[in-house]
Amino acid sequence: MDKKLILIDGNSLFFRAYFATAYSGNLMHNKAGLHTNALYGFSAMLMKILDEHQFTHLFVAFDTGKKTFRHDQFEHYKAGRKATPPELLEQFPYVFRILNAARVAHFSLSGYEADDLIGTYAKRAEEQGFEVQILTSDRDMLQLISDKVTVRLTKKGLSELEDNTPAMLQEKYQLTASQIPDLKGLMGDTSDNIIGIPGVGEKTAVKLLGQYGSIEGIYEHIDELKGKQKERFVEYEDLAFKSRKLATIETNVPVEASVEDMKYDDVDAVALTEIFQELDFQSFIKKLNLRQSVLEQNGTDESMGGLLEGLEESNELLVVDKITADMLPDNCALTVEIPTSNYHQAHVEGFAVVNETTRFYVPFMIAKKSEAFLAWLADESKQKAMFDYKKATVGLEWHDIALNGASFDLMLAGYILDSTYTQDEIAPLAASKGYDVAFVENIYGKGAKFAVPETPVVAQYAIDAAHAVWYLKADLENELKANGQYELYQDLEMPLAHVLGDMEFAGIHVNRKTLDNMSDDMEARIGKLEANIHELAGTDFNIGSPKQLGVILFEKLGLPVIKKTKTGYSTAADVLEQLRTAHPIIEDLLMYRQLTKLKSTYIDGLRNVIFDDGKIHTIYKQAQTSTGRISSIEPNLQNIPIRLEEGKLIRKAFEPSDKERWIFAADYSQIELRVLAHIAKIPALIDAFKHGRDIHTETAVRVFEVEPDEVTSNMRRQAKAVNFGIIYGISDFGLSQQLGIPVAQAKQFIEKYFQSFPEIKAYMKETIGYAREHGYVKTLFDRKRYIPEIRSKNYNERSFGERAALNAPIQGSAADIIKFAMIEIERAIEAEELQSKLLLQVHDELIFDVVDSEKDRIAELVSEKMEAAVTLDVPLKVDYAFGRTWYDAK
DNA sequence: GCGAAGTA
DNA sequence: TACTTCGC
Repeated sequence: MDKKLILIDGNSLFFRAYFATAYSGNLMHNKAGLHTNALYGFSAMLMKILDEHQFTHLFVAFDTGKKTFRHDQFEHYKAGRKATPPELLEQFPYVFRILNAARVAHFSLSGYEADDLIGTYAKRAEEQGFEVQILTSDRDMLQLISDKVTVRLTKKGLSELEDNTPAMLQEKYQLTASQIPDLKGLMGDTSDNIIGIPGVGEKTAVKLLGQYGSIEGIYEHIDELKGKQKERFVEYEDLAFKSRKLATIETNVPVEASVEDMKYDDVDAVALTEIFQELDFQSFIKKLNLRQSVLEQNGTDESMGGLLEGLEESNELLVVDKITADMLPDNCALTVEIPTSNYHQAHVEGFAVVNETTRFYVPFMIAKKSEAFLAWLADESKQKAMFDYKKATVGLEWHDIALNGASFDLMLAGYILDSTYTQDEIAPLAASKGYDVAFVENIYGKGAKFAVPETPVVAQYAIDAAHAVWYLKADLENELKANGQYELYQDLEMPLAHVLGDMEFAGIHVNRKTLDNMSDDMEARIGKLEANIHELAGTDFNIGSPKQLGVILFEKLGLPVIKKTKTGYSTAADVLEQLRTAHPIIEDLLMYRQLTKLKSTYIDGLRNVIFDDGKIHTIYKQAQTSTGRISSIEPNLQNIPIRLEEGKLIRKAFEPSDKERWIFAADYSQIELRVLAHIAKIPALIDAFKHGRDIHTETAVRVFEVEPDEVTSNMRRQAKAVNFGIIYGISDFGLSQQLGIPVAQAKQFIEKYFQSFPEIKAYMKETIGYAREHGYVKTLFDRKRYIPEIRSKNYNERSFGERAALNAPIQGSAADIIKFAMIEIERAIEAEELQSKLLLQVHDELIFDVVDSEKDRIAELVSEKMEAAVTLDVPLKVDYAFGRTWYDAK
């Protein structure tokens, strides 16, 4: 490659990286609470440049932040600039650490700005025959353009770059590079507080420079100007020249380092990984990782071998084609390679088995024919440390292979230690402890590029993964014990994974015909609504596009704008609701929205995921939510409609596995409020629950200070909303949105609520104090949620942290409770050899497939186990019902 | 509030 | 990616 120098304007890009994301609300931060958005944007740009590797020399210039020669010459220079936000300031030291680790030349020089350093090196490098590229978001830099120097300006954000050459400058501004300072001298630059000639903007300046070439040229022909314009130019002559001088980049800064000092070699991958780890930049670690493996494969850089500790041992790679009993250990780590994320009816690639004395990979084709291996897999007494053992167990169950003896699950252990750790792969967790494991995406690709590579590649990965699991086991178990969380992990999450796996594999029967009929019906109704809406709008447009809909409603029909989004008008349901009386089109729109959602997400969505066995097999994610709840994907069976009758009909398609059987649904009544009453020790609520009184009415009585028989339905509705607000941790703003009332009134409601239940106020104070001190909060059963935001200096962030601190113990404890119940119920069903099965969990509700003869026993057993799952100061109450479909079990 | 999913 | 909507 010819000599090529890239010059990066560190200050301008770092600021741009910050402000490009700072306005979007929540700033990124790492686990320690440090803001990281600017570092993220900057690192992304740096990694991209390094990846493309289109250069030989590289330099990043910074300002010193101190006075420069420009301030000395002109007192107003850069006056009126807002102070740098503390959220940005705190990120600065890390930029230098990142650049050091990436081994990129960088410095600043007292008395000069980054521009001047870049100007100086651009000129020198050009003279030495370099091709030069300048990366900046500062348009002033355009003056440095030449045949050998291009300026890449950031467009929106940091990812889009625009190359500027002399020809492009001519085309866009009809100016040469050397005329840029003249342009600034005339029109000024508000960002640097360069004044220019008042009343002269870009248009005038470009026109005059086109005519006369420079500021000097203009003044030579000053008599050709007329009237007011001439007066201005005469009056501000001095200012024009001074402004130009300020806008002119210095190209003769007395710098010590030579261009040759900027020659680039390569990153220090270990150091860089370490910093990215500290910043929680997993995607960059992934990139570095991939870069390393490419380097290693090409063998171009020997020093890169053994990047991280623990890698040395994985050098001997053993793919076996024969298994004997003596190869199979009593205690080891096991990885079961299932390349797809959905493991139902999925392809299994192979197994890796690792401990101190064992290390081999066996392809599935061979393993499944080995009686010794199958017996070993099934043997409960052979202990296997794994990552996501539910995936392995269910994946193998589809192939009629039993897997028992899971002694450890790295995914669950990691999640219990930190519920914000929700990766479903080994690499990040392994890397944080110094083990090098590839990312799944780098082995198998994703999307259209998904492919299973050669066996040795998979084998290496599977062995690395097993290796990490094996050596991390003791570490994480010790951490769990030290944190008092071992029981939660061992007695709750581990057995729960088994229960969830059984539920997933069992699946729930869904009647395709029922859905087909609904789909046809919907299609007809949606067609009619669509025609009606187009008719009422007076034009055809895409109703599903919020953008197009906004134009129709608020421009064509002139309806009042209630709410705006970042990019335009909001057309959300609550907005449309308020416009209901304003135009007949709204009614149809709301119905259209409702029906298209039902059809696409639920009717068609569910039809697409029915397996050959006529059932839907969801996957429960056990290490996903920050509160400890489980979530359900492909499909999500935890958000099947229930509130509106129209949607609720979907549930008619969910049937038992046999027409003699029943769907049984049992749900906790008000579990979160009961947990709140218990945790915050609220006598009024505890008493109400003990005596079975209506809790929302009870709340209304206290908040509105009326007698129980005076509570109107509206009062109860509002009290209920506040109760929910507490449970879901919403803000006064959220509550105001919910109830359609002013924020101030919502705030009042909340205050009144606290006065009514002073124990809640005490609980809040205590919990927030605890969170601030420890950085996390805990549930009744020691599930932790880390909340770095609680220490934020930013009000919105801190408020979010406080709400999370209050909410997590409540929601999380409720999640713990139903998990205990599920384990107990499954044990009882097994012990009594019942044929009925637990199928679904919807946060506070369990759904079963029940044999007719077991109806009474299941109802008794389930409600008992659920109510007795834990003992609190309030009773737990369970409601239940049977039906021939899920719809009817109400 | 969170999490999943569909559409543009 | 942004917006919308479903559940708890």
